[in-house]
Amino acid sequence: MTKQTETIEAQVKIFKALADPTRLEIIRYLNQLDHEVSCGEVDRAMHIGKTSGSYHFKILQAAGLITARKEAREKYVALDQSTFDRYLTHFWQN
Amino acid sequence: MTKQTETIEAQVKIFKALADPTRLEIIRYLNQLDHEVSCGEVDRAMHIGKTSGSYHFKILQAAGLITARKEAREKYVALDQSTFDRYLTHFWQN
DNA sequence: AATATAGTTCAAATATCTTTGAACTATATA
DNA sequence: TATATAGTTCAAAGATATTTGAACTATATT
Repeated sequence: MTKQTETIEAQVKIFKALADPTRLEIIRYLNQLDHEVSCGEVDRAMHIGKTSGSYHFKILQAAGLITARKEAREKYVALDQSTFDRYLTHFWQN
Repeated sequence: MTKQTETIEAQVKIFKALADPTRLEIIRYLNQLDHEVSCGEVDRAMHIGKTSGSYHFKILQAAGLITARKEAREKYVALDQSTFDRYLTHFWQN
């Protein structure tokens, strides 16, 4: 696979992950908090069920937009700013 | 509708428009040319049919990512850099 | 040990997106 | 005028994405 094709596939994954109102709201929420929070806390703040939350977190994580850390029962998520920088701020450099 | 909701809807539209490999390739193509071209020329360069091209141009235009100008039989498209600046480069300011 | 909590997985239902050919409008050319 | 070209619209088919409840795993608490 060529380098340009790899880049396009990665970009598509990022943009698909951002192309949903629930996920954009999660991202805004994580950004304004600026520290990691549990999935449950996000679910409650977004007024979504845990099943739906789990689905969205998986997509955000696969795109590299959030980091996740599991501690005992809970999973803590936070923004991965470097991905935003690379794919949004520096869009034309890819 | 609140301002934040408006912003999110606009962002969703932009990101959906970018969340497709054909449309990303169109955008790269328009960017490297850096001048307007006819839809037909883009269709041929992307190896897509005119029906499919028309569909993608409509989505890109509705998102504000391209400008379009009709001259006689032909429609000329070009990137609208200001939208990329506003929604990608300055993502966190929205 | 029994129960509660945090999160995941699965499958079914629904909604949304993309491709395609055929028919169409409008303009250009022989 | 007849024909060709550029692009749009429509509808049908197929592909993807999202929501939901039920069942599940793993950890915490009584």
